[in-house]
Amino acid sequence: MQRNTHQRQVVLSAVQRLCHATADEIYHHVILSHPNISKATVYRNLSLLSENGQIAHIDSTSGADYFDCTTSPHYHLQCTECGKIFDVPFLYLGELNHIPVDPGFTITGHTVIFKGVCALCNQKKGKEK
Amino acid sequence: MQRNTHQRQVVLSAVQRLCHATADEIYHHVILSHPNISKATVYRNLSLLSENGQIAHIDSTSGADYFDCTTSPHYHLQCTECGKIFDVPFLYLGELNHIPVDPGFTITGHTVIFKGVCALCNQKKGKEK
DNA sequence: ATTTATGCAAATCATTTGCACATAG
DNA sequence: CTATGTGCAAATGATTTGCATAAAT
Repeated sequence: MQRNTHQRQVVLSAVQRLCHATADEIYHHVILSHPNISKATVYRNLSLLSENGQIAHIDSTSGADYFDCTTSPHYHLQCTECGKIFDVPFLYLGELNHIPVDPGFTITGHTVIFKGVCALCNQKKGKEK
Repeated sequence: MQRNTHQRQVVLSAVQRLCHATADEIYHHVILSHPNISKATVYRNLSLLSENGQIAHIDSTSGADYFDCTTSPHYHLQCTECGKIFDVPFLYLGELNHIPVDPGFTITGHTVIFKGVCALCNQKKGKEK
């Protein structure tokens, strides 16, 4: 049976508070109120919570993975300058999982990540000139 | 000016021979004929060759990145059991780069990765029962 | 000759694991 | 009580980097 530890609750509420955050960002948020928590515990609880469906794991192709307070299916934009994640709430192409590939291959899901430059980083780049 | 070293040619032909391979797989293929090549050199040349457009870098969300002998835009299937990469040659959704997101955000590209189980791994799983 | 590239080992970064101790149920 | 979870430090795996030497132009 899974237990409801203090640490687990704290990690969950950090994810819910930060919305899109890396394990490291969550760790740094959590130690403000719980200075003795271990980073390994943060990682272990993020895994458990995402397996439970209480949070979602956001695949990343660059750097650290993110964790999402929203669990319904949606895609993300990631800024290539600062790494920050943004939601694309209105687009979900679930039908792509039924594209006709080699019949021996079973598609179980797909990942879509949009890359680009966020408003803040675009602004910063403008000033550099 | 970029030089045409022996090592660079050998890394390029390994990618072309293996079609979809990780840096490590390319390294192990290359040392068969060039036992003294360094893994750092393989990594450096893989970066250079993909920046030059001679090969393509395949983003991966799990484990090591792959390199592709095909440089035209297409998506991939990745087997979650063995990690192997397969092409989806007939589908490319370039128009997704123009979805209307926050006007401050500039989309520069997108990544699509299909996950599933390949024919060989499906077969192996069947036998386990 | 001079710049670019290489080989090696060490460094880095995200994440995972082993293990003795703590604690939720 | 006892199984599950925690903290710590060490291990892992992919990739990058510093630096002295080698090779391409």
